[in-house]
Amino acid sequence: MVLQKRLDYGFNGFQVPSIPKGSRSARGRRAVHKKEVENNHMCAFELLATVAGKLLQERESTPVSSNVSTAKLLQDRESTPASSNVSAGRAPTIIIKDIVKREQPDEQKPLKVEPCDQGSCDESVFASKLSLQAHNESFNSTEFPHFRKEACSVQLSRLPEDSVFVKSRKKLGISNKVKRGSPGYAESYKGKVGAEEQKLGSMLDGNVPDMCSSEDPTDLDTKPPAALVSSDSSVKVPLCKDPISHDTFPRYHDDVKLGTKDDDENSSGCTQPSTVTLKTFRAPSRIGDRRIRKLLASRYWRVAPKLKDGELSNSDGEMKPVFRKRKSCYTRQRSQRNFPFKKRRLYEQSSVSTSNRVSSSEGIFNSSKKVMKENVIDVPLNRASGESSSAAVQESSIESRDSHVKLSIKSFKIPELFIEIPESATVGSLKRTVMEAVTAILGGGLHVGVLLQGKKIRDDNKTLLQTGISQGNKLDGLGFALEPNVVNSPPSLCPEDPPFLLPCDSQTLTRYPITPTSGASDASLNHATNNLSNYMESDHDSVPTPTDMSVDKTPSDSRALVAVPAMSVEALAVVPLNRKSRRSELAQRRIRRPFSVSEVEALVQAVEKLGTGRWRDVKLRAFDNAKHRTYVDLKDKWKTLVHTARISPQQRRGEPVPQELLDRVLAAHAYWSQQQAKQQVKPQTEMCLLT
DNA sequence: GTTAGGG
DNA sequence: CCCTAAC
Repeated sequence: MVLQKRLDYGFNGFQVPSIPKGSRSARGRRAVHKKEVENNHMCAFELLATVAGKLLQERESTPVSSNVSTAKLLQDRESTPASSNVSAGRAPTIIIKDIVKREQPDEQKPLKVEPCDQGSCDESVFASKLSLQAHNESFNSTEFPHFRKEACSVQLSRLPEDSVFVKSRKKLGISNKVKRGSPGYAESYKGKVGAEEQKLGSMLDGNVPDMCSSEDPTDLDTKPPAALVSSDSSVKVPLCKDPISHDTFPRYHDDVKLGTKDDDENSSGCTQPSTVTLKTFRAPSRIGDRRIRKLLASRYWRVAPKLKDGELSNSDGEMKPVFRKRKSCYTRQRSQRNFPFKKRRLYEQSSVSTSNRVSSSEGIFNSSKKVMKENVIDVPLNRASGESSSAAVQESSIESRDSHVKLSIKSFKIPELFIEIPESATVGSLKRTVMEAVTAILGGGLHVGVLLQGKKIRDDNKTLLQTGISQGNKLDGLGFALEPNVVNSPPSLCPEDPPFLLPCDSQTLTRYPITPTSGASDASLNHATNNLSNYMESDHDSVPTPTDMSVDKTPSDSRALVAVPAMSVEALAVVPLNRKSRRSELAQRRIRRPFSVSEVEALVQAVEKLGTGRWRDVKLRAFDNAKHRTYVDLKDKWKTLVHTARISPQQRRGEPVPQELLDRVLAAHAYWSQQQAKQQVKPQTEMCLLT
C-alpha cells in the first residue's frame, strides 16, 4: 500500500514554480537568462525528484523490523478519511520525509505522496515529490490540543546520525567537523541512522504538540525517514555496501522539534551494518549561508538547520553523470542577486527583524530538539531486499571491469534548511517555501564528493581500484556527499568548506532579502490617504520603515501576508552561485501595491494637467514622495484606469474606484489623445505647407 | 533615463 | 507589474 501511494517521480508531472522576476535593475539580464533560469529550475526539480525517488526506494527496500510498524502506520494513515481534514484546510504540520535516492531506475518508486489537504493542493507540486505532508485535521485535537495552533513541523533532515557526531556538533555548535579518519568514527556511526526533524509551530505559545511521539498512526507522517533537505551543502548518505545489510537498516528518527533543547544526542540511530558514513561539517557560518526567509508578519519560525554531512556508501556510476548534468544546468541558475539599493534596504529590515526575534527562534530551536527525543520513530520502509540489491549491482558497474564495486546509497541528506516564515503565512506558502528552499539547494548545483575512510578523494582521475574503493575492501569507509558547487572553485575543492559558508550573515541576508511585508505599506497607505498627492504615500518602498512597522505592530493587514509569501520564497535563491548563475540574478518581483483611491485621484489630477506622455512629470508632480511608484507604474496605472473606465462596473475588480474618477479618466484620456493626434497632424500640415 | 506598448 | 524596443 505504501508503495502504491507513491508517485512516479518522473518529472513530467512537475510544475515549475514561478520564477521570480527580477528587479528592475536586473531586468535586462533577467530577460536574457530567463530561459536559462527556467531550465535550471527544471533541472533542480528533476534532480530533486530523482534524488527523492531514489532515496525513497532505498528506504522501502530496507527490510527492517521497523518495517512493520511503518507499514502499519502507513496503513492507518491511509485509512484515515481524507474528509477528516479540517475545514481549516491547512495543515499545521509539514514534514519532509525524505528525499531518497534509489538505485534502481526501473523500479523507482517515487516519492511517497501523502494525501494532502485539498486546500493546499495547488501547492502540491512539492508535496508530490517530497512528500510534504500536512496533516492537521488528522490529528486529534484532543490529543494535541495545541496542534491547531499552528504547529508546524518541518522535518528538515533525517539521516543517520552518529550520536557522537551529533553531540559534538551541537555542543561545539560551531564547526562540526568530524574527524574523519578517526578509526572509531565509522564504526560508531555505522548502523545508526538518525533523523532530524524540526518542528515549528505553536512556538508562539511555547506549546509544542508532540505530534511525533504520539502513537496515533496518523503521526506517521512525522516518522518516516527520509532524506532531508537541508540547506547545508552536503548530503549524507548512509551507505550500504551490501544489499543484504538492508536488514539491519537503520531506523530513522525524527528529531528536532521546536521547543526543545539543543541536544540531539537523543537520536538513536538504527543500525545499518554495512553502512558507513563520513561526515564533514561545516562551520558555524553555515547558518548564514542558506537561508530562506520570509518576513511578513511579526512572527517567524526558524528552523535552524543543522548541518550534517553524511556520506555514504556507494558510488554510483550513474549518479555522477546525473549530477554533472544538473550542475551544468544549474550553473547559471541561482545567483546571488545584487539587489538594488531598495532591495538592500529590505534586506536590512529583514535582518533587523531577525535580530528581534532571535530569542524566539532560539526557543523554537530548543523545543524542537526536545521533541526529537520523543519523536524518535523508526519508519524505514522496506522494500524487497532483492530489489535493492539489484540496484546495488547496477551501480557497481562503475569502474572496475572485472570486479564491480557494489554500492548503494541509502539516502542523501540535505543539511541545513533555514526557514523563516510568519505565522500568519499559509501552509501553502510554507510548503512553497520549503520546496523552494530545497529546490534552491539542489538547483544550486551540486557535485558529489567521495570520501573514503573519512578522507576526501579529490583526484577524479583515480580509479576505484587505485583509490581503494573496491569490493569488499573499504566500502565501509566509503561515503558520498552532495556538496554545493562553489562559485569559482571546482567541486573537488574543499567540500568541507563550502563556499556558502564564507559569506557572512549579512551577506547572506543580502542575498536573500525578503520582501517587505506589503502589510506595512498598506498601513501606511491607509493613514496617508488624506494627504495631498505629493504626500499620498510616502514611499513604502523603503522597506525598512514598513518592516519595522510591521514588526512592531501586529500585522493588521492580512494582505501583507498574501502578497509576500511566494515572492520571498523565490528570493531565496540560496544556492551557491556560480559565475554564470550570478549573472542570472533572479530578482524578486516587486510586491504588488494596488493603487488606493487617493492615489488614483492624484494620478488623474496630474494627468489632467500634464497629459499623458509625460509620466516622469506626473511622477514628480504627484508621486514624488511615493518612491515605490515609478513613472512606469503611473503609466501602467493610467492604462488600466482607462481600461477600467471602459468596462462595466461588474467586470471591475479590486478596490472600486469612484465613478467620478473614472469619468475624469476617460475625459482626460480623450482630451489628451486628441491633443496628441493634433500634434501629429500639425507637423504634417506644416510639412505640407512648407513643401 | 523616458516613453510606449505588449505581456 | 514586468520587459522591451525606441528614443
